[in-house]
Amino acid sequence: MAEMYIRIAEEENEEPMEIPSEDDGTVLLSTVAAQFPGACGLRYRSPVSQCMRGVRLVDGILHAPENGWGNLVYVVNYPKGRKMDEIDASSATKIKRGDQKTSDLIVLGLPWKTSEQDLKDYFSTFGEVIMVQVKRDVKTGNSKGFGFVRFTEWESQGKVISQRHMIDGRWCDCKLPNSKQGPDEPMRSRKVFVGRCTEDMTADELRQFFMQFGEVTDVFIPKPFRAFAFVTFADDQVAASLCGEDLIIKGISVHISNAEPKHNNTRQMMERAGRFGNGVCISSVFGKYFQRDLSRHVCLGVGMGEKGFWGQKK
DNA sequence: GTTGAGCGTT
Repeated sequence: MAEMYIRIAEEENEEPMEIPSEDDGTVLLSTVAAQFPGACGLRYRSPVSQCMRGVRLVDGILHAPENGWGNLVYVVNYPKGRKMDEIDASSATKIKRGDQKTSDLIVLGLPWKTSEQDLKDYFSTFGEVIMVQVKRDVKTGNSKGFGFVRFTEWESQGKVISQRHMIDGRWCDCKLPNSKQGPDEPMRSRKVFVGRCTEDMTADELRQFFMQFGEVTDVFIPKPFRAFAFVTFADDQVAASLCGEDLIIKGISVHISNAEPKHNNTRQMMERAGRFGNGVCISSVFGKYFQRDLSRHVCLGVGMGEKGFWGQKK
């Protein structure tokens, strides 16, 4: 499909603007947002049902309806809270969503040979699966014998948790992961921490993805790769609303939390105090993040880097 | 090239 233009307007009866599609017929949310800042999606009125329909949005890419974009006028969606100012309304939807929202489930006891496709095939018998992962040794690629799965339907999740599973000849258990227990403390920052990133996620892709929630002002990915990123929004309420969520980017479940985590970890507290378990002291004049980086360096130097996770060991 | 309770590279 060649590049074409689709018609987009702020409101249904307003003068539309023509926006270019990509070569494959999709439209980037960023292209829309370039003309309609803060846009998070598109909708249109179905000529058949006369109802408003949402345009499918996956990882920042808008996909044409079944019969193509056609000559319809698409209407811009903005993040909730921008139009709906009442706190009651937003907190009501939050509670409603939070109640039956599915979580990643940990799958324990997997056979070493079980692949992600195997997991998907097995769990699809319980309902639509939106994410599967087998945790592997980074170096060897061998399975660690556990993984994660997420369903779209709450009912599927309930059924799966309530029973044992025979997968490739072994009994496996599915549970809510420990990392999921206990709610995150509230936050007043415009910046969120995005954990469990993979190395192939680019800053551009993260921006594309997160702009569906609100205007993104910055994306920071530490180099070398550290499996996390920081995303800053224009609006701190958007950041706060995402805190504690597990979002799926390119099939991977990433975890959103406070950009500046609470001091509840002994290691972190000692680092902050400038003292290490092995007695090495450093000055506390460094900034928090730099200090954390420095601590990694020091730790590697005194023999705590045996696993070589950070690629320093030769 | 091994293994079998656990918890996802701040």
